[in-house]
Amino acid sequence: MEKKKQKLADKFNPKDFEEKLYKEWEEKGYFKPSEDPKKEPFCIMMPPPNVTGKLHMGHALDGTIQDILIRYKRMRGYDVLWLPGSDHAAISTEMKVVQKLAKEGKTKQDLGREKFLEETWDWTHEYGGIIQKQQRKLGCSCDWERNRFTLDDGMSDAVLEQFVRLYNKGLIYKGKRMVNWCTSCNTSISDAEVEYKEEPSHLWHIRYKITGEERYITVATTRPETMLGDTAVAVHPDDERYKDLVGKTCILPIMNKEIPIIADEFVEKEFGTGCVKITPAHDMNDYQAGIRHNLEIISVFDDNFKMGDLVPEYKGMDLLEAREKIVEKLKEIGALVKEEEYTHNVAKCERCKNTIEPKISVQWFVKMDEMAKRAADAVRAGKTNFVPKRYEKQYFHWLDNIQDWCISRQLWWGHRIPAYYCEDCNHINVAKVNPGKCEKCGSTNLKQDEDTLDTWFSSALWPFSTLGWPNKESKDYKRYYPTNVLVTGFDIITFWVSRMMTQGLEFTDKEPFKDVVIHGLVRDSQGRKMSKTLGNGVDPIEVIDKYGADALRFSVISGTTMGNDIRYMPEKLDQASNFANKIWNAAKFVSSNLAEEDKIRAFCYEAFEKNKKYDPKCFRIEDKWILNKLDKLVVDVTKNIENYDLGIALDNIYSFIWNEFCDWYIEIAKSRIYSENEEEKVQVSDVLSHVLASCLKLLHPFMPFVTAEIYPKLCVFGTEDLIVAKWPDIREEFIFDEEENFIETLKEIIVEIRNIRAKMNVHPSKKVELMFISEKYEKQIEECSDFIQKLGFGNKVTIVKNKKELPENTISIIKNGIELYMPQNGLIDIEEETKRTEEEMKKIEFEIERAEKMLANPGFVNKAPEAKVNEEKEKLAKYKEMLIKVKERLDSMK
RNA sequence: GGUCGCAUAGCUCAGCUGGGAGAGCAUCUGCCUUACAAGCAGGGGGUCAUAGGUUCGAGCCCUAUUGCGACCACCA
Repeated sequence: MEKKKQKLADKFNPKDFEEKLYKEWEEKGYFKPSEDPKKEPFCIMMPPPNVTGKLHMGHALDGTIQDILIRYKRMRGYDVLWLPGSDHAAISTEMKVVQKLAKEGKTKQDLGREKFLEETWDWTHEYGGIIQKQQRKLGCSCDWERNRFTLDDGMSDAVLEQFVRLYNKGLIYKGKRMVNWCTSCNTSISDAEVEYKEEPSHLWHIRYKITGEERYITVATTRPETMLGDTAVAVHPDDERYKDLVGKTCILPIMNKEIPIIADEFVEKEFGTGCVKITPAHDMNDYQAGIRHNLEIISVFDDNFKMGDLVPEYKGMDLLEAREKIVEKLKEIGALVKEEEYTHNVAKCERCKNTIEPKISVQWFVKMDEMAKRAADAVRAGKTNFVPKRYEKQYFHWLDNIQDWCISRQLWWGHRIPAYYCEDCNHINVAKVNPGKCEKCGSTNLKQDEDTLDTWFSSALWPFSTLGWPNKESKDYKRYYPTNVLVTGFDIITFWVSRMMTQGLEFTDKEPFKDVVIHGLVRDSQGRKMSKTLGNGVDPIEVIDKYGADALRFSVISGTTMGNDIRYMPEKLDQASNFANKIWNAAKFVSSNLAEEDKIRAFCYEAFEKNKKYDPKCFRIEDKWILNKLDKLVVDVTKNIENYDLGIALDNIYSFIWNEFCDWYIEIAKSRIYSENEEEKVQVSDVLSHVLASCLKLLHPFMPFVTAEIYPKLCVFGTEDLIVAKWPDIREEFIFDEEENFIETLKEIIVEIRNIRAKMNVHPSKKVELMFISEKYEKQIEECSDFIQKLGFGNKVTIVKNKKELPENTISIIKNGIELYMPQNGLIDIEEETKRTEEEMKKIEFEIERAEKMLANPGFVNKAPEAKVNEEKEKLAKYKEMLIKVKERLDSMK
């Protein structure tokens, strides 16, 4: 009862309570799973952001969605675990540290591996963890005590286990391949890490002289600088133009070297001249053609992607410079036939945006075909579902066309590859720890592979390595794996979702999650992608500081659909804080008017449990109306959250609170609240607090702070904190009675009264008598007369038995079963009233016509569902009845 | 080149398995009515991109077209 004395602050200000509440929740241990065996577990793994990352709007959206699901499930009585963490982000972190060293005039080689790693750890300690503080501000209710880092001991152990097992199974191999090489990060990267960008360039046509003849063959290329490494010219085998040349040789200009002319299917006859120069060292297709035709592979560049020493003149030049010089030279010697404008796609590094070059090198690969098939099949079989479903296609497309995965990186920051080379017999020993001696020859002269593993190789294990895997007896692993939901953006389906699926199935034989919920991108208010270069990014923390976390959360959920991009609209923040303010004020009203004893009426709801109907002994008509509406709301919100239709769920709550509860019920309740009758006060304050408290429960997952701040001030059944309060009961069936229709009709009438008064500009202080005729609802009108009088600007509510008793010159409002008459005096004149009534009649006639037309259509009557037909019949009857009354009325006026 | 998405009020977007077009903002009118002017009450505003089709009935399903966007592929 002590809680009742707490009062809400006069003004709503999120700063007053957001931080305080978060601290309180954390201290009380609400973020930790209950581990209660009687409860069903529910688990989400938070996609780990980069350790040194900062919160952006995408994270805010991602975190909000997850927190909504988590808080909802917690209130529904699940044993929930939301496990947070961060990713070591090999390339980008290493890049940053290298840049920092560069400023000090040092390179990572200067430091050496060990020292460099120390530096990087320092860096992550210094800049890491910021994002987690920010996630707290957002209100994320994850279990920080289980926080994991992809490079921590447990996760490293899992990665080693993974590598060794895959290797022993023959699924990891080392091979010489052409890989994507980032010339700036100086490492290989996987196919998924390459992005293509259109860039304007030229298509140069260069002629090569046919050996021993005065003829030429002209090739088209975008990369003349690589011609020094050409080892053939290729044409399509069916190309009539060049058939006679196949098998001959031509002279490579500048190099003055004889190279063969070959025929290969991969050449497109229509493109360029139909002839391609083949440079196996610098192009994926050429490389494959080179292998097919057994061509020499000649690299034009040195290890640093400067020109090599094929032609001393160009040695050391970078690519673009060499390109210019070589084009000049070709012009000079008359080999350049044409230079045309051309835009083409250039491969860029997904991380650093610099140019990717194909490079032949020895790397580690994971054989993907079988694992990929299994992962795709799991989704095809519905074991894991994408929400929205259309994203499955992206997933399938990737997995069905998958290439082997290049997992080795020429970086230091990451999990070092557990392969130990025998210096004596060259045998590769793969083991979690250095075996000490070669398993083949026994030599102790072992050297570990210098490379590290792709970051995604470790994050692929995230759903289970975080729970203690490979120890399958780990308590968390046994209880929370497989997880329930994965929430992430569509941009990461190939990188991460597909890899978690493959690795999850491979190592645990289970799909790592049941549902994959995909959200879109948060764009700026003009619909552009938020980017650093544009400087149009919105800092969620600034938004939180200004509007509060609840408002931010509202703004990314309200009016959005899962999977679609979201435009950041500052107006929505205003809407959100207005909404929070509205609830705040409603709560202020309710809590300040609560009756002294609030528990006495609990039996009323208990009775409901038994009879599935609100007992008229406990509740009045309007109470039953709002309670039934609330029950309907609970069902809708629950269903929509379960379906991940969060935007709709939030909209349901918003409009109930604002348009039903505040606009109508509170106004209706006022006459009882202010009455002297203690019993009535108790009755109404009980319903007010019950409805509001239930709304707060429903809204809490979306706007946790303002709801939790208000909740304890309402003093409803029990005093538990809202974050762990029980979700409202979900009613299975609804029995609608006449009384709810009555309130709805009453609402229509009151709106009509306001409408008339607004049109005629009648001041609210002018009150008139409200005279009702209603056989159907006489009793109810009497019962509700207090609030009817108040909302209808009446000075008196009377029931009239017979029309003859009505005074002359009245205004009438005739709705479903209720007729209202008001003295016309001062409100409206006779002409206006006639016009209005005629309009009303037209509307009704239109409705009747419509219903009659439908019911006269045999197709509709025979084929439409019975309920639909009955609905129309009822409408028709209703309007016909209304028409009679309105007609009578009109006649009497003439 | 392939796949997918979007097109609904002035703006930003909802619209659940097909059954009388919605919200917020903006706009207009009137109100400081004892929870709330961050508010209350009322109003105006839409051939649901275009053209066909399926259906008793289409914003929703099918086909084609146009415009925008994304992803994948990479033909030098």
